[in-house]
Amino acid sequence: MADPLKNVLDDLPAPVPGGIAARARAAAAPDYLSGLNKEQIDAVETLDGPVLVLAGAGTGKTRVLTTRIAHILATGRARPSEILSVTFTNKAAREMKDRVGRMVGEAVEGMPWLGTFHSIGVKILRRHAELVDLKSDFTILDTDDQIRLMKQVIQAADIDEKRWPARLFAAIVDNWKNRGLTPSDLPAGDGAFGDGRGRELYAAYQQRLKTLNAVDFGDLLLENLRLFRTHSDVLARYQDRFRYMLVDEYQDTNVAQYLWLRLLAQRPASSVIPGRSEAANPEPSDTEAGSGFRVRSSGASRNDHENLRKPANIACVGDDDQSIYGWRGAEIDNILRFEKDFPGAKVVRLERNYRSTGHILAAASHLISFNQGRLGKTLHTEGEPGEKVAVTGAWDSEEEARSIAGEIETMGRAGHKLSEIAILVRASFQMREFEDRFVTLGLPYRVIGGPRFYERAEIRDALAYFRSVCSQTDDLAFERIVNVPKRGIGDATVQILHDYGRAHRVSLMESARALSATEELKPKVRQTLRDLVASFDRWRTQLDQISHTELAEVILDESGYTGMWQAERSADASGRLENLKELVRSMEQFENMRGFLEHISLVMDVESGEQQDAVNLMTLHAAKGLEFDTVFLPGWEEGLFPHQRALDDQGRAGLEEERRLAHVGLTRAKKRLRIYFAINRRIHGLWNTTVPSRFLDELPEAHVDVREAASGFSEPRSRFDRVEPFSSGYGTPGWQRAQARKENNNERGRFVKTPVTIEGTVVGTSDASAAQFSRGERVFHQKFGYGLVTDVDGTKLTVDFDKAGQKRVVGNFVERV
DNA sequence: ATGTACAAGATTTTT
DNA sequence: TCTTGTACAT
Repeated sequence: MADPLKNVLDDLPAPVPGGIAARARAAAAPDYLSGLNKEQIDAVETLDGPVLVLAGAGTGKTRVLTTRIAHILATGRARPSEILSVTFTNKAAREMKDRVGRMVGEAVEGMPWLGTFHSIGVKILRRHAELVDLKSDFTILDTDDQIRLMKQVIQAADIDEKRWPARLFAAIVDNWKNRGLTPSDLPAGDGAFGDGRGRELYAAYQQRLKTLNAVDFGDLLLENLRLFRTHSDVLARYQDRFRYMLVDEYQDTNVAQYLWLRLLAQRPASSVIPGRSEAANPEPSDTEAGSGFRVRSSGASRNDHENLRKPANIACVGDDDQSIYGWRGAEIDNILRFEKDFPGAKVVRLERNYRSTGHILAAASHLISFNQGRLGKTLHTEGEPGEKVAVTGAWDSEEEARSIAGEIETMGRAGHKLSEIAILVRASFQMREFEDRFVTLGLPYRVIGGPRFYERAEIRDALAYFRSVCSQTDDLAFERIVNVPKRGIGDATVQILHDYGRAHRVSLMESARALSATEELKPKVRQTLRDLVASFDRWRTQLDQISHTELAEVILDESGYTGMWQAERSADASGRLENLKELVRSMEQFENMRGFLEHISLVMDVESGEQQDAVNLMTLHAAKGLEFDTVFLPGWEEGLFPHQRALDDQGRAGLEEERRLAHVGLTRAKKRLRIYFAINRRIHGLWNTTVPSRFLDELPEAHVDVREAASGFSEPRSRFDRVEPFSSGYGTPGWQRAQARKENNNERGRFVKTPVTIEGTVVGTSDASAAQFSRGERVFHQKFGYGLVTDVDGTKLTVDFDKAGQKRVVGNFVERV
């Protein structure tokens, strides 16, 4: 049997004359350690054995990690190809590569194992695909494909798709995979999904993937785990190869990633250093990880008598206070447990913050101290105290947006760079009001983390064409474009193709070819299919004849796809055509279409050209890892932040994650931090009175300035357009304060029964008779003022307001006058 | 096969 | 309120 590692080794760059170390040393800035503080140098220089770098926000985490790589190379401890360096996003990987490159020059080009968990997973899996029943040219399904495949499985299992939609099951399976669970790890018959058929469906889905020679994102790691567990020789080779392992954002690793790292961090017998008795063996006999899942130690465990293993040189960098991805499987326990997992691990804390001013840092530290499950760090700064954190209450979300946009406008006029200003929201629906406001004011802004280039429909369609050309067996791609543009091939025809394909065990493309030669289909459909298949055959032969960019244009043209968008007169059609051009342009840097497809199935973002000066608008999640001079944090209200759903579903753990999110938000600011909350917010179209977030009460009074929203200059919509000033201390818990305020207002007949959910209980006024109204009654609404009820529909009323005109409101929000 | 009418659901998101 | 997806008519 061929050596499975053979081709891996072939791909490695040839040894550099004069030695990598020498060259790296020469290329490295002689003072690459200068400018680092003592803690940072310590983290860089601890090269032997496991290290956990516990680094707070703004302490130079990434710098430490990259310098460490440079240091390893410069001291000649490992060749570039012997370093495994994992990050979570392609962006982070790219940045790391750039930074290392700057420090050690070209040597970084020889670092094939610097990348995301997924990109490295693919790389390994392709080499050994046949060992886990895959072909090395397996396709990687994205979420969309995954859901469509799941749909087929659910239909085949005859399960009510209404009760168990495919997208839900796809999400559940994804979650299982994040936790390293395979179908056989699940209890049979138990569990709610599909009336207790979760395991069966999961297995069927995996079976479909195998038939299609495809893997989903979760499989990239899961199949790696399987490979390593079942082929100890392969595992041993990689264990041996990776002399140094570095992991960024360790607090975000999920169970599968953790297990994968653990397997690699075990030392094979070959690396045993005789006589090193102090060496701790990081390999556990058996580790509990997540829901009853056990790591079976593979190959190496057979050498259990051999206790003298050199501990792995694994270095993880992370901040337990920045773990905000629990909801997608990140196990904060991984970082909390590090020292147990890797006995003898050295823990280095980076606590000097280089980013924020004193007040901001104090506010962030105080807030996060309310969390219980944390390793604890005390960040300090030697910089200026700066401005206090400003907390501002606005009457409603509109005023909040108006006020923030106004402040930004003023700052812009005062010469502040807009790109150094960011608005970080909890949920994306909050963005809309800001966008509206910016458009009105003509302030340039950019939304970060919107729908990504490769997720846009037109791009996915084009890619599906390319995929179908490159691989005749890519059924999901074929199905996507078989009727795009519309050719008169509907669901019914596709179903026939599917049936034929399943019966004869051929792909959809083959089914189409076969069926278009028979009498089975209507003449019209038959001809269409025949033409389509002929087109694909033609394009396929052109793969080797013309350049792939040229071919891409040919395909999009001849298929009628470009024509489809040209014919469409909608507003965004031209943008879509522009995107298609951009897609073709981005293909240039690849050698061929196959290489391009391989790349884009993993890399989901594309550089968005021009960097103009614009305000940044994004979610708190998207803001992680970024920093700005000025940060605005709107929407600090109970129910929105912390989000009600997080509290309901996760309880205290959910609250703590929300608090970490708040901490991430606060620590994005370098110089100015402004927090806002609105007293009234429209949720799902209805106005709700809200309560200031409990997180506001967790900010230290000494570092906070409470303000009133500058009311702005807009036309007053009602005489209640102004905020009640409230500057009473933050000593009383927020909800009590709000409650007191509400009651005060009630005395003056201005606020009405407003149920507000706090920690699961409904806090509202006790007047139970409030609900019933009838036509013709005069009512008062806190936002719209006085009006006349013109219609009653259950709890919803139609009211003709004196000033605001006709609105539909919920009865709870108006009061009889 | 495709257009329209209505109901449901509406954190966070990478690969 | 507004978007998205499905049921039904054309």
